[in-house]
Amino acid sequence: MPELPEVETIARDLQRWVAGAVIVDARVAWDRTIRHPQPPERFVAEVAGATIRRVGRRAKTVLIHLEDGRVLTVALRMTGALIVAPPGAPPDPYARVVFALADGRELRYRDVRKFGRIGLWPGGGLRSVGSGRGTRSRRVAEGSPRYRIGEVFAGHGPEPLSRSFTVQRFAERLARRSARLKTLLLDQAFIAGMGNIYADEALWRARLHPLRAADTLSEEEVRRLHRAVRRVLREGIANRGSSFSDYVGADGEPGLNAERLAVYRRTEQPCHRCGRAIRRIVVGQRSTHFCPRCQPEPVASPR
DNA sequence: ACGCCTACCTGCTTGC
DNA sequence: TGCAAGCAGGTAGGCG
Repeated sequence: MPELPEVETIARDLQRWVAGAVIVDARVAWDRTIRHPQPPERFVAEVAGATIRRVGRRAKTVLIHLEDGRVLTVALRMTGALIVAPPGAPPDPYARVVFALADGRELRYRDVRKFGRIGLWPGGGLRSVGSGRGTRSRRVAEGSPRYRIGEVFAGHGPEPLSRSFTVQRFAERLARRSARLKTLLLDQAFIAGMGNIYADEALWRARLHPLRAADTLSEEEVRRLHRAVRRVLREGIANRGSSFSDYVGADGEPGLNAERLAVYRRTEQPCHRCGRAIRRIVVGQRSTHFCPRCQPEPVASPR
């Protein structure tokens, strides 16, 4: 899906354009998009009349905080997008959920592949990341009869752009794991928000092979990876995200970061650092791109 | 813990 | 041209 930079871009756009807006009605075109509450008619009844207070992000999920404390969560998965459409805009055949706003605009949840999910939660115990700084959600006891918002993110790893994500903390987490770096960077319980694009980019920047075992990194290598992760994510945000086919910001426009990528989807093209042809392998069923010269093969073969 | 598989969906690209 | 296979930014659940 949209990874951290794309979700952050959408969240910032929405904060500017729909904070303060009133949702007067909603229409659900694909029932399974609504995760909670089911059935979708109940979701529509509960969201109608709500005012949007603020829009933020946690991991790869957009958080739409409502005035009464409840939170709409939008997990975009592979092809989800949130787009603000002006009054009278032509209908979108891929809009799975449409929120009608009081001023005539629509907030549309578009999702070609239908993997994304929208939830509505009682709230409490979760602070979203806001504009890039950020804090982790705190774990909240499960309240009956419904889950509380904090539960949704209880299993997530640290936000890589937060203050609390220090080299020391990263080093400790890496040292405890023997998995391959590529797999770990994609593991949301290990670190939140990385996806296939930025994982490959960060490993290239850090000059680390995707198959390196996490617990074999030197201090210097951990430092490089820490910096690389933060840098590729920050650059992604600055360029409004990487677009290939489906991703767009809330303005409906693609991001500019795809042009800047060093390895992702650049198989057989020259490495920007050394000129060697970029290679593509499959790791954990995911396409993985790297430079065979800049990112040397691990000495001991991983299991 | 770790790696691998399948499932969820649709559309686009590639190869015969 | 037509058709089938392969590929895609993500994640959950199951198995060994």
